[in-house]
Amino acid sequence: MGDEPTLAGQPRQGVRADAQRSIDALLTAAAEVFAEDGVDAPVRQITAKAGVGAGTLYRHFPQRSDLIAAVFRHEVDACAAAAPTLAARYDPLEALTRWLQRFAGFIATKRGLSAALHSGDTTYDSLPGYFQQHFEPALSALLDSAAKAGAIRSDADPWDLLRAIGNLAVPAADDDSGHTQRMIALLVDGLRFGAGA
Amino acid sequence: MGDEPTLAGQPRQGVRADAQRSIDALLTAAAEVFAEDGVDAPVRQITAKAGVGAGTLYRHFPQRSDLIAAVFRHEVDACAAAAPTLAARYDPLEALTRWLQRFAGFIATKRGLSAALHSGDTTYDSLPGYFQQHFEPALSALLDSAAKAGAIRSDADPWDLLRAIGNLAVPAADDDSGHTQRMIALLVDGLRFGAGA
DNA sequence: TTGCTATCCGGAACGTTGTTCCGTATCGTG
DNA sequence: CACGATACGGAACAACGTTCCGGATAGCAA
Repeated sequence: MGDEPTLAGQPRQGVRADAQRSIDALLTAAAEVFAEDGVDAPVRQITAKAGVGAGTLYRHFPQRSDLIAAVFRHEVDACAAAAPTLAARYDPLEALTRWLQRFAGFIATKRGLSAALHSGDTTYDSLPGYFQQHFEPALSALLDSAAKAGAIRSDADPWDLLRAIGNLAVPAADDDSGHTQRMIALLVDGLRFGAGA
Repeated sequence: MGDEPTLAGQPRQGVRADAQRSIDALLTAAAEVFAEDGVDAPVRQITAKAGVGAGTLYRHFPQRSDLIAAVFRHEVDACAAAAPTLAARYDPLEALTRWLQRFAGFIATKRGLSAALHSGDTTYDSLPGYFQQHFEPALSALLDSAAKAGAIRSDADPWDLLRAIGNLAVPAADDDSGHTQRMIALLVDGLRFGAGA
């Protein structure tokens, strides 16, 4: 209470340099730990990897859910930002494929988050909207480019694709071994199939 | 290890009377606590309500998941067994409606179980099969009776209905207040609508 | 009924977790 | 360079799941 919410990403005015270092280290470490052991991983594991004390974590993220939400937004930003970068470097179809794989990698690090989202914690309320708001335009642009280039059909719905891959990438047991990537390739092939029509 | 799995329900040969009492008390208490606070509720809360020590719980249910699975099977049995009872007491349509409400009540007590099922704990592996194996025939019989009586259409798929109600009854926030019941009534009305055809 | 033994019970004790607290170290500024 | 505000680290606390064991009890045999 009284503590203004700590925003992830770009440094804020008035934040001391060492504080910003701690925040960055925590976000990086938390992202790695969440990817490895899910969002229920012990806090001490995060603080150890970040090389900070427990007090430092709770100073910047008063509740555990604040850290999770911050990491989530951080990664959503990074993933969405990859879309224009890929579009500039590769041809439209290649950029689309690579970004979908990138997106699948993002989803794969979200073990346990689905449950957290339905836990009723109001800190998470804004996350689904944030998710759609950033990813749908990113994918939409990639799809448009590929369609304009004649590489894929033009009636693909971005949000449909995001949900489909979201469901593909998250559920499986630990023996994935390329399954998700193959399924994405198949989806893209499906998009290419209708290119002529 | 070496401890044979403790079966819920009917007493086994060779179990001492006091042990059976403890098992019953634990299953009853756990069912209430799970319904109230979800499957993640503290173990001490269960032992306290059962009037039993912690050691007693772990003697009969070596892992937490064993207790959850036992309660689950226990309640599946009870819910499935209600079908023929209702069928004998009420007319086919009334029996069907009442059982679906009963089933929704069962689902409503399963907060957190969905997440547990996807946790990879092998103790839970048999539960989905157990679920379908007991509920599908129970509902199927009720549907057939109602269809034969001309009260509802005859092409309803039991498993479809179970899944639909399963999804209806579980997700909402805490402000349900009869929503599930209204939706079930609506579903039954839908079944009645096609009765003539 | 009485006594014996395998079994079971209760709750204290252990290790791990999330979270709080505070003495100390550091940053930014005059 | 010195000072106040801020942030740091890790010890300390509470709550959790789980283990352990001395004492109690049920079931059986005589």
